[in-house]
Amino acid sequence: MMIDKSSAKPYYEQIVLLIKAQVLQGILQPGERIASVREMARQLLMNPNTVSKAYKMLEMQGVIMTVKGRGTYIAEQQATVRDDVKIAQIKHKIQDLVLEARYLSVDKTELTTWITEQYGRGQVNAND
Amino acid sequence: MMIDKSSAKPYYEQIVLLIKAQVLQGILQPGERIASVREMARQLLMNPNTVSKAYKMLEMQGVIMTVKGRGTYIAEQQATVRDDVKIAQIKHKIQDLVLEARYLSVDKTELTTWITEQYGRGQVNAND
DNA sequence: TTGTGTGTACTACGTATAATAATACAGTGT
DNA sequence: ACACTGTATTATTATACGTAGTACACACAA
Repeated sequence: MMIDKSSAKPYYEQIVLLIKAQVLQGILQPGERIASVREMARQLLMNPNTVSKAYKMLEMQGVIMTVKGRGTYIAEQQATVRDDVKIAQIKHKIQDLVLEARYLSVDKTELTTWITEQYGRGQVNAND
Repeated sequence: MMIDKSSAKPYYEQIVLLIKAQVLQGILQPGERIASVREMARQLLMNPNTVSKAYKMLEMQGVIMTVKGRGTYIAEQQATVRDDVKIAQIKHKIQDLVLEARYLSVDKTELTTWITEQYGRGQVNAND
């Protein structure tokens, strides 16, 4: 877990993405306990409120579960229902991404390769 | 030219992306004059300062050229030199994009299809 | 020359977001 | 009782965004 202080992304958002990535890669397993708000804040050298905000968002997204007085745990990952609104948002991001790529002389093949690399990371169904 | 007031993207950034997209699609040709700062502000119902900020960034990126007292024009589009820093930024955006896509059950094939659609827009070399 | 339009620069103001700081409260388990 | 947990609240600081108003130097046509 490392936070990029120079990133334009806010700290809490970086935490959200890190946790989600680790869940997707199987590094964090459902039922597993993660660091408490205060402990995580100590590790990342930041304010507990910021970590709390990240956990709050992760719980809203169903990635984690919080139990009062006990701690925070990775939730059972449910099959996501396709959300048309979010799909539209992704398509919009792709629009900006391709625009930027083309201005950098990155062709479709190269971009697709990088996409494939990212899909390679993380086991969809671990069987070992 | 339409600005999305409800978008999380700042106005000036939306203008930058719109102009760049239109240049890439050939809608705006090199040498062609675009609306002045004040005229564009009137059309988009926003402050001239915001448009000026967008034009400033577009000029830094070599997309447009400004001539004092005369106006603003589309620059000759130069063959971009590959910028390793910007390439790394794109790869990082892809990382976030794929993460989000996988949480929405969007598989690699579907994502690649959308990418291809975006590359389809805009003529690389118009020959008519 | 006068007038209009151009890019540019500057200050000021209001608003929203992000992050920190310091408390406080209720629940859990030893 | 004690220490830890998540959660909520208020306050403060810093930054970004957008608007508003003003000003200056340049280009060009009447």
